Amino acid sequence: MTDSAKPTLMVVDGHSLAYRAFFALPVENFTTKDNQHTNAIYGFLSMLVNLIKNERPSHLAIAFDTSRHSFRTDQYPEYKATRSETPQEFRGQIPLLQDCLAAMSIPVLTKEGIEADDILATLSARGSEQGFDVLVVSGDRDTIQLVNDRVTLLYPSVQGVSQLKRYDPATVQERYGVRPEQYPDIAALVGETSDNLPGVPKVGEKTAVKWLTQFGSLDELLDRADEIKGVVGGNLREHIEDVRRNRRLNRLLQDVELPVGPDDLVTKPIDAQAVRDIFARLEFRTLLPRVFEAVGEDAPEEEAPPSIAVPVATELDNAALPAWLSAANGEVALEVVVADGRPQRIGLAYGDELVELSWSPETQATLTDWLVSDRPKVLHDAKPQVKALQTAGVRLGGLAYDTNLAGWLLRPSYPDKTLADLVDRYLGEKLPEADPSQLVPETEGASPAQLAWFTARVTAALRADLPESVDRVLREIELPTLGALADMELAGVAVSHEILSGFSQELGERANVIAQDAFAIIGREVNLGSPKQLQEVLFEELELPKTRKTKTGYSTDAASLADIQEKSPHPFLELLSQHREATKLRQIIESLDSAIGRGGAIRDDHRIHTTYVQTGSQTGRLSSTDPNLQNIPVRTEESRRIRSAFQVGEGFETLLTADYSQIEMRIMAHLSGDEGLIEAFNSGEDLHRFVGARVFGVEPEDVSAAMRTKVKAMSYGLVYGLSAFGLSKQLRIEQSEAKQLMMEYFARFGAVRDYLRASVVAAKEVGYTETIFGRRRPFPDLASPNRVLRENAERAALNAPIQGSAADIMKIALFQIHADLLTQGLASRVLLQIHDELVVEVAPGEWDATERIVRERMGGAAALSVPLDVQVGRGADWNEAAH
DNA sequence: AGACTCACGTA
DNA sequence: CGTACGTGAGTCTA
Repeated sequence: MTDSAKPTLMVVDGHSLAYRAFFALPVENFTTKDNQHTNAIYGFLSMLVNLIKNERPSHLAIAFDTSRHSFRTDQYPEYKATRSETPQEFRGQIPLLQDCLAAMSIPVLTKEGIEADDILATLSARGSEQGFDVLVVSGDRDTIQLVNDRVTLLYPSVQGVSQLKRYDPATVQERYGVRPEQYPDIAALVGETSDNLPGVPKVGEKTAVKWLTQFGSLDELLDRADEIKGVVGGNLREHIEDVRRNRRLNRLLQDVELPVGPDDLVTKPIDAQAVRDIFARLEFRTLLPRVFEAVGEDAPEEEAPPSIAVPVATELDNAALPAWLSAANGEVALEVVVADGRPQRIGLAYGDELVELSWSPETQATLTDWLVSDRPKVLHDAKPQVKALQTAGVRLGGLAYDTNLAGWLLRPSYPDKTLADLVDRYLGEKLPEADPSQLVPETEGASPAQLAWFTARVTAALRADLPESVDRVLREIELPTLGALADMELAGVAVSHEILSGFSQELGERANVIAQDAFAIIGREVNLGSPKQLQEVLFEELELPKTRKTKTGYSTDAASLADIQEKSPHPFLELLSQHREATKLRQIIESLDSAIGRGGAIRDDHRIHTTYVQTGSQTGRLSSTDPNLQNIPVRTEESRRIRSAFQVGEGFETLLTADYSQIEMRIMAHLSGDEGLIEAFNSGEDLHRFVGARVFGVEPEDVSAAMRTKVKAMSYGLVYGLSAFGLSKQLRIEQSEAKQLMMEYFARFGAVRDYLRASVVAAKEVGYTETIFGRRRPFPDLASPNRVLRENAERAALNAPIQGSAADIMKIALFQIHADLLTQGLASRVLLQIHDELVVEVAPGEWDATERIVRERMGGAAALSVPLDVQVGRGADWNEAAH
């Protein structure tokens, strides 16, 4: 070595660190369009980049295991035998990771029959002989033995892969109480479960350290093992051969023959083009500039620099606004700053021209024509902005793109929803954000016009990525639906506080009485709402039969309680169930009551304004929050009292409910082309009666209630990927009977089974499912070797096109009804969507027109090979209207 | 205070 | 060992 500065050699165990990254990073954030998982690659490279940046090694190499097999397994076949198989999703990432490293000109070292740690040990020994400072980076504890004055270990902490803890001799001494070279002695005594190396029973770190200190060395300890008293002494003598074996196996080889020495590992310039190519393939955007920064090179010219200069917005004078708008001849990105449900400021971006203005009666007057026109506008998360404009009396027209919706359609499972997330993912840039932790933020957030500018650029990136069919779903289903949802949220639904609060009180009193009775039976007071306390009562004190296991003990859910009651009846169980029912209802009522009149710009309107989350599901359904109006109880007589509190509002005549009957089964009939099922729907006969007649070989009028229940459960179960086991559980029948039922069912409706099978096979091939209208949902787990994961994905993949197509159909009907009501000048309005049901508030004298629109649009939303049947009801409240 | 678990309401 | 959701209470953890 001739360099005057002391060279640093860094050697990394690629396998163990990538494996930790694999489990640390959620796979759904790291899956490419073609379903390649990249979480291990990303996590490893991210950590490596930080290491290079912080440690500035002059020499660097990454070692990998070649296979499970090594000289250690030759000596001791059980070595690491208890480790579960490394998942295919992980193994598949290793070659790609090695490609990345090759592009970065970082040597990758492997040797058949040798583990990565032995390569590390050899290089660190040679390196320190040759005068290097050595950094060993590994997630394997055995590498502690390599630490000395010249060798430092960087070991991942429990907090995460990015946090590496430094071990020098002093740190090791402090943490383990021994010198680094003695660590394998401790490990040999204690054993290593993850390597399947049992140690001496009852001996942990404490005892091992005590012995080693006392005897000076492991050899000495083993020679004089008979001096140790008590049970542990006996254990030691009994397991002395295990200890010797452990020590043999955990010694790392420092003399592996390698084609390279430390000197050959000098860091070289990276191959910029190759890095760019492979990162593009893996869809890494933010990593690229970090790599170049870490190695001290400039990012390649062709690639966008890490942060493009964001244009600065000019404050536009109201007088200058018309000229600017007419000059902006194309898509304009728009950001409406909303405060208290009303527009406050507007930011506009047309190319790199950014302007802003405050919302005022004057600017509104100038802007309105443009806003309502169909001049194309691009927004991120348009719904709240559309609502604010609507509240100000402006109905936004020309909504051409919503990056929130597009991002969701492209990857429905992607958890990130904000513009900042999309900017990061699709532009590889960082959206300027104010630091919320500071009262006076040092960093300024993006201005409204800058947000619009980023939205426009994300739009371009998403357009390039969105498949044609998905883009059509965006334009022809989601964007039109958005406008309808905005109006529904603004309208809200009238709910009677009087009915709710009276009912709540009644239920509260009832729950108290039940609780007292229940306490009398068990002789003490417990919290009936605490599963933990209930477990004590049921399974320990009352010694009732155990139920299915949960993470924390045994289940006390309703089905389990029913099971117990059947096997071993106890009066406490009945009371508990009743208590649950009463308190659950009460809780729902209370949360509804507290939501009355608080939503929207107009307070105290005695209405509940839910928020529909358009990106709230992976299948295409909506979700409803704050409060959720899509799970209002309906099944029991009593619970329907809640629905009677949802009433027609002032100035309106009645409520109309319209629901699709058996829409998912109809979609199944259409997709499968099953002639029997199609006939069932065309016959006009009750579906389950028809199916029951076929399955049980009787006349439709002879189908008993029990038969109908069975085929009904079977039919619905099909849509969810139900098994014979699940069916038997649900119907409380023998599994053999369930199996028989399924056989009979498929003997009559075989095309259904063929379709379901084929659709999963097809999804496996392409990696995603598709609805009738082209909405996609990726399923990377269909390729998983993990059975649980794979089978879960199979059921979800089986369900997704059916549930998703139903959602598409309902959305189409919804926005058409919404549009028809408006264009026909009707005051009636849609209030709620509950997946297959709509609730409409009908204005005086508009019943006939409204019913006609609803029936036509719902019935005609899709042309299937079976009719779409729509049931319409009318009433002053939701419960009454349901009949 | 925030995260997690359990339980349970809907389609 | 049946899909898709959201909410609230209890409990554990930082």
